[in-house]
Amino acid sequence: MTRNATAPRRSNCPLNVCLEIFGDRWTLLIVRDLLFKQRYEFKDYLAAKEKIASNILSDRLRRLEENQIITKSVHPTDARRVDYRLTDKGLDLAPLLFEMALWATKHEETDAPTPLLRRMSDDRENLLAELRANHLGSTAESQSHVPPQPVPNRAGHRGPNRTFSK
Amino acid sequence: MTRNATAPRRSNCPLNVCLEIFGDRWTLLIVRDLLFKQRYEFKDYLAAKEKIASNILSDRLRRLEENQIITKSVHPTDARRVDYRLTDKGLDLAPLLFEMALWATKHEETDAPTPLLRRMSDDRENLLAELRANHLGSTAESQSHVPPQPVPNRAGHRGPNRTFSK
DNA sequence: CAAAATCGCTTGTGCATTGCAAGTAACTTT
DNA sequence: AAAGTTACTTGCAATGCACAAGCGATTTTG
Repeated sequence: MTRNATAPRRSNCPLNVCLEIFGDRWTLLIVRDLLFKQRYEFKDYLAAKEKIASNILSDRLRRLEENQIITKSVHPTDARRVDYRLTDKGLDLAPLLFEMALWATKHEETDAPTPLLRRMSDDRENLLAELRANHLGSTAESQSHVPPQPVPNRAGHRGPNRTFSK
Repeated sequence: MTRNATAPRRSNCPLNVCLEIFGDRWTLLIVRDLLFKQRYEFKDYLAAKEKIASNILSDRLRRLEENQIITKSVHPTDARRVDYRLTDKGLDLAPLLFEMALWATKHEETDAPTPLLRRMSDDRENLLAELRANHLGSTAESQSHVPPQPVPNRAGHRGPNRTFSK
C-alpha cells in the first residue's frame, strides 16, 4: 500500500522517532493484542472490537515487522495461518502501554480491570516478567495441541490471561 | 477544520482511549514542547524542527483544549499572543513521554541528552516535580519581564531548562 | 475426493485528513 | 503612518483511510 523504505526522520528527537513509528490510531492496539490478549493471528486482530480494516491491518503488520517489533512465521500445523510475535524490542513497549493505561484510567472513562491496573503501578516488575514469560511460552506449536497455559505468578494467582478492557 | 464534538469511542479500552486522543504524529510533540522546552506560544510550535503546518497546529491545539490537556489565555502584556499551558491532566502525561523517550533511545537512533534520560529512569520523581514547578512557575506574566527562571533542583543543579533533543 | 469454509491478504472505490502556500484580522513596534 | 508580528483561516492538491468485495492457497467437511 505505502512504501516507507527510506523515509528520512523529521527529527531525531526520541519522541518524534516514537511518533513516526507509533503515531497512528492502530499500531499500538496490535501490540496490545499481542501483549495482553494472546492474539497472534491476522483474524484475531480483525476480531478486536475497534474493528480495524484488513488493508490497514496488513499495512501496520508490515511496518511493525520492518521496525523489528514483531516477527512473522507460518503456523507449524496450518500453512494458511501466520503467527505474529513480539520481539524483545516489542516487549519493551510494555511500560509505555502501562503508562498509557494508567493515564487514561485516571483521566478518562475506561473499562480496564482494576486488578491489572493496580499491578501496572504497584507490581510492575513482576507483571512485566509474567507477560514476557506468557508471550514467549505460548508458541504456536504448544497452542496447536493444548489451549494456552497461563503462567502462574509468584503469588500463585493465574497469569495475565485476561482481556485488557473487559 | 474537523468537528469532533460527539464522536463515539470505538471502545473504552484505556489504550484505545489514549490513541483516540494522542494517536497522531503531532499532538504529543506539542506536549513535549510545553513540558520540556518552555514553548508556550503558537509561533514556538511552528519553530520546532519537525515543521508542523499551521492549520494542523491550530487543529491540535483546539483538540488539546477540548480534552482539557491545555488551557489558552491571552498574554498579559501583548494582546496578540496566546499563552498555552498544560493542565494537571496534561502534566500527568510526563511519565508516558518518559517511557517513549527511554524506549526510543534504547532501540532507535536518537539525539536525546544522556543526563536527562538518566533522570527519567533513575530520578523520575524529582524530575517530575521539577518539570511541574518549572511549568507552573514560569507564567506569561513573569516571562514578560524577566527571562524564564529555571527552578533549582534538590541537588542544586539548574532546572530542566534544556531542549529535549539537542 | 469434490465442495465448502478458512486464512491472510490485495484491489477497487470514495471520503477524510494532511501538507503546502497564501491570505487576513488584530494587534505592537518603529 | 508604515512595517512587522502573532495567531490563525482558506484553498487546493496529494496522501491516507474506511468499507466492500475478491482471490489464491490451504484445510475441513460430507
